[in-house]
Amino acid sequence: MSNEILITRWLNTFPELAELEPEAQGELLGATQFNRLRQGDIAYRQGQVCHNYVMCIEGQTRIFKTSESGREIMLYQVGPGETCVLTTSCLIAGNPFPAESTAQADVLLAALPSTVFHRLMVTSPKFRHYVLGNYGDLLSSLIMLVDEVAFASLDLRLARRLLAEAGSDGVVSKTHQQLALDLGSVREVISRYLSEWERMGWVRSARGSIVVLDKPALARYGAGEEEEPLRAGARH
Amino acid sequence: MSNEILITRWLNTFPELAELEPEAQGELLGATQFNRLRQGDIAYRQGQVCHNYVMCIEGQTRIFKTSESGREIMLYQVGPGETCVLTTSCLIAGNPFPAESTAQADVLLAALPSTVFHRLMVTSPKFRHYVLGNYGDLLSSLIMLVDEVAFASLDLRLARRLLAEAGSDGVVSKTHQQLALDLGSVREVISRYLSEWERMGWVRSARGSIVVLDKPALARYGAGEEEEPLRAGARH
DNA sequence: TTCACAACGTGACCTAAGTCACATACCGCT
DNA sequence: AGCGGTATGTGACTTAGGTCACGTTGTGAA
Repeated sequence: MSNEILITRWLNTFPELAELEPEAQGELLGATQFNRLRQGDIAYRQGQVCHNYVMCIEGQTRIFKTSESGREIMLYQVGPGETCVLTTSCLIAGNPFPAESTAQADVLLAALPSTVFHRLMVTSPKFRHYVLGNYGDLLSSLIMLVDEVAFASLDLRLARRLLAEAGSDGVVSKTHQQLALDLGSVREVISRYLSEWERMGWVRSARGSIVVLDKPALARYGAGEEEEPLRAGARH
Repeated sequence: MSNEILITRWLNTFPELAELEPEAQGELLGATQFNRLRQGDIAYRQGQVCHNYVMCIEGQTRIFKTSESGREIMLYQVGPGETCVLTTSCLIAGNPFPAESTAQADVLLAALPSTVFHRLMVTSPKFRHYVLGNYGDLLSSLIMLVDEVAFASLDLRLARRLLAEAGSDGVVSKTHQQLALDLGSVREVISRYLSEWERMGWVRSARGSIVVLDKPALARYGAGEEEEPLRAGARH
């Protein structure tokens, strides 16, 4: 793909960057490199040093932590028009990357080298404002995550996750195993809840994907245990 | 206390701010207000809007989330020489404060109004650098927290927390209830582990405080379950 | 001193969710 | 059609840790 087309797509995906001060914009355009990742590629390993400010134009990456026992928990995802904020934080503070990142689908990204990033942070108020704005959002979402993991039961979290991943057609293209890894749990437990909900008519699961049939019911359930599904050995 | 003395103490606690560009420093000094909180006072409520950049000169505040059932989990603490980074993030992004903050001890703080904060962020590279330097640490610590809550068992987390809170004399001035709230658990469970460890000679608990007697043992335990304590009904 | 109250100790019990060990079922190849 | 690999279904079991319901003890104010 020609460079002009890439630049156009990039700036369309990041309209804020098209609004920068002219000199800042020039510097940004001159220094940014485009890059591709294949599905499954590792974008960053735990402990790696970050050298670029990374903007995702297309595809999606998944940032997660792994436990010694091989379980994982997803911290957040980066989709088109989003930046990998954790990378930013590492750039600013000079820390190594404290998690791991992989491509969930083929990814097209724009990468701005560290030196230019730092110069723009100094010279361009708009660039700075954009970067810091993203930063706050990640903080909030991590705090929400802590809250969820500490206090919400797995079934509620699963219900919410299904709704978050479902397209307008209700399809969630993930295996039970992948959902388990996102939530920091194990496959069997996820399968249990899903088959329970399948019996209730809320979802239907196929091989490699789940279809959400009754979003409102699932949402009510995910919001606060309103309608008790009849468990295997439930009373009354 | 006279204003000069306050200013001196403040700048001693935040040496980086004493090194600002002269005009920036003047603006900072002119706009900063000092404030006190008593132990137990609420510094920020969930959802509140932040109007100040807050620097802690003395005392300590505790930032935490509360669940509907009244359990809590501590996100981080702010001590002398530290700033409340979450506040900063809210200032920059204009978000409401996504958690709650209380004073764990009487607090003396310096507060810089939002307008001046934003102006200094633009005009003073040194100030900006200082603010952003603090920024990265909070993200890393939140990610560590997610990791812990998702994967570490409560006994390990408690062991680590005791070591983190213990002074050089090994004293942790918290009640079982407070430790439970920090960790997102309940008092009975904390008491169980503590009395177990007291039987092992690792700690001694008094009313309102715990003394860590054997830091190395507790550290080994907290690091990874090396020496199994003999549980009530444990085999062999 | 006594009384209220906060902190702690403790046993009995319950439940979410992880572990183990399978049995299927489906999908793409040859 | 048959086969290996991946995805799913399911039961039996275990366990960390939360809940309940107490009893005990220290402590500071009246």
